[in-house]
Amino acid sequence: MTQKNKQANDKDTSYEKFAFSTDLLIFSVSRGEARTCRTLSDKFFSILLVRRTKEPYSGKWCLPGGFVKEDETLDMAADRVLAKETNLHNIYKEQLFTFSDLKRDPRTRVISTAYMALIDKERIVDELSEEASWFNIHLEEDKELVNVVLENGEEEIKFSIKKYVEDKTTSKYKYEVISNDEIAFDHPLIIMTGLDRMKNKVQDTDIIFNLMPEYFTLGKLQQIYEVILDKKLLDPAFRRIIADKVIKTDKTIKTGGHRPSIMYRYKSKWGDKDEK
Amino acid sequence: MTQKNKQANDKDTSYEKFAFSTDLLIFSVSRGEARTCRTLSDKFFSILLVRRTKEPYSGKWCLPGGFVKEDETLDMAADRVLAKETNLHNIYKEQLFTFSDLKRDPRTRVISTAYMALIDKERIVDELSEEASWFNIHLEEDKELVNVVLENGEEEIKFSIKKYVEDKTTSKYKYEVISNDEIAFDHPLIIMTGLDRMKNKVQDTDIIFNLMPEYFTLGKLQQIYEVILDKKLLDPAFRRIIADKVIKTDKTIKTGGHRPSIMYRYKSKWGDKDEK
DNA sequence: CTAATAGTGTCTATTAGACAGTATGTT
DNA sequence: AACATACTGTCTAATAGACACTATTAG
Repeated sequence: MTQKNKQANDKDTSYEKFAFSTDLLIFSVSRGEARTCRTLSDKFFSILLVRRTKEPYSGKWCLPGGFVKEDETLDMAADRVLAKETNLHNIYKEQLFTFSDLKRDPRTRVISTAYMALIDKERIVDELSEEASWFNIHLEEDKELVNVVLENGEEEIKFSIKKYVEDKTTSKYKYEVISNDEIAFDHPLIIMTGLDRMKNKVQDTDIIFNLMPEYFTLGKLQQIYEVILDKKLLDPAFRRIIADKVIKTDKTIKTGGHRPSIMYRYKSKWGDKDEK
Repeated sequence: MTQKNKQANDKDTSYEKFAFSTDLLIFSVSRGEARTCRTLSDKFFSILLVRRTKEPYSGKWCLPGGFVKEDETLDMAADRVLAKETNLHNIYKEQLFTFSDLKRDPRTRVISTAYMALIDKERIVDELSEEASWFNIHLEEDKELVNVVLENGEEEIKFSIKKYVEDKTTSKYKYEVISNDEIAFDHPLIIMTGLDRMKNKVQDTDIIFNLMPEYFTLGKLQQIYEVILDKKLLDPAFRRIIADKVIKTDKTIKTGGHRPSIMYRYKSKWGDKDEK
């Protein structure tokens, strides 16, 4: 047994080749309706999905993606897909995970590296392509089961996921699709992986500012923290924590029947102006 | 310009195929020499390297790895490589990053997903293969420059890396190889990526216990924290923090000219015994 | 006036850092 | 006794949570 393994792989220099793609989980924040003219509009955390027009999964929704080209790195491929969908460049993105299940694509074996990207939706000037749409995320956790509802005002997509701790030392979650009729491929897993990553990163990095415009109010910023973390924050604590991440400007904004709010800009600990 | 991108990729359903491999960054802890019979032995954080016997980079050191097979997921391939090198199974591992630079392998385009794995070296009963060796890691940071020395008692490998903040919101580091004569491929980048991940995870997960045997003393555990974080910790603070991650046993161990120490076991917050 | 959000002051509870001390073995 | 590590007590500083309060606008 101990010797078997050593021998078995001794001269494995031959290799197979694989189709290789990248899928993009593009996050943004959507404004819901204001309930009255005085109240703030609700905020939703949302992702961009595109409707497939070809087999397999024709008619279903999936994450934007594409095959990697021979002269492209993964980063380049991800940027290309991002630009194709949003016409934006210099977007924040990070590698999420590489998915390699044998049957994740019914056509042929495809390995895919997923990226997540964060944008301020308001920056998109061109219309989205006809097949693309922003879906607001609604999560409902019931012990191990996570029910996800994605909704874009017209259509509602649901899937549910079993979530359990895969490794006790790192509390890393593993996801298993329980039901899913509307999303193509293993993309529900990518969505869960990205949401999980976001929750973690929002708490211990400044990643959230990639969702914000240059000038924003602390109230708006707090709303977005709350919608991502899915819980209310206390004002004084929140302001203490972000105090040294923002710069007060002399702009103010009047947004209704209450005191106008001061606008701030992001200031990273690596320097004031972030010249992306 | 805005229209160009949309058109250019409209019917990209064709795809190229890529060679696909996995590389393993296997971490462990090595005992150095005790200075006197009374002192504790120094600990070193170390990685497993193998000497290449074939071109390219014949004679250089590299991370253990191999091409992914057609009927294997990445996880399976990583487990296979792990078993081949150590004859151990059920090892802690996690996906690190997928490297896709165009010229990272001089033979042909190879995309590689790196994993990091943590083991208690003492569990390895079989001899390592002749070409494999544990190298202790010594880091020396001078502003942006990181000088890395890997040493296995006989041989010393050096390389240096420029480390800079790639993204200001997340403080994610990007690495660039400045000098490297002894390590094959882009493996210095994988090593840096893994060290960075370890430093982060040691602080906010229990990942370190994957390096420990079942029974250990708090002094040993603290030494290992210190060697990974590369700084001294204060005893009372350390013990406060790990107090609820360990269970006291009735075993003690006498290790020299001082009070014997109590042995502990790991207890995860998900339950006492972790039946891997 | 009231409703609604903007923003602040302050008390308390918890946690982190520091230092000094005690305990108990070998040589 | 001297040394080396094991382990604890306690003071202080910093941080997080909670609540109550003031400020300023539109209607």
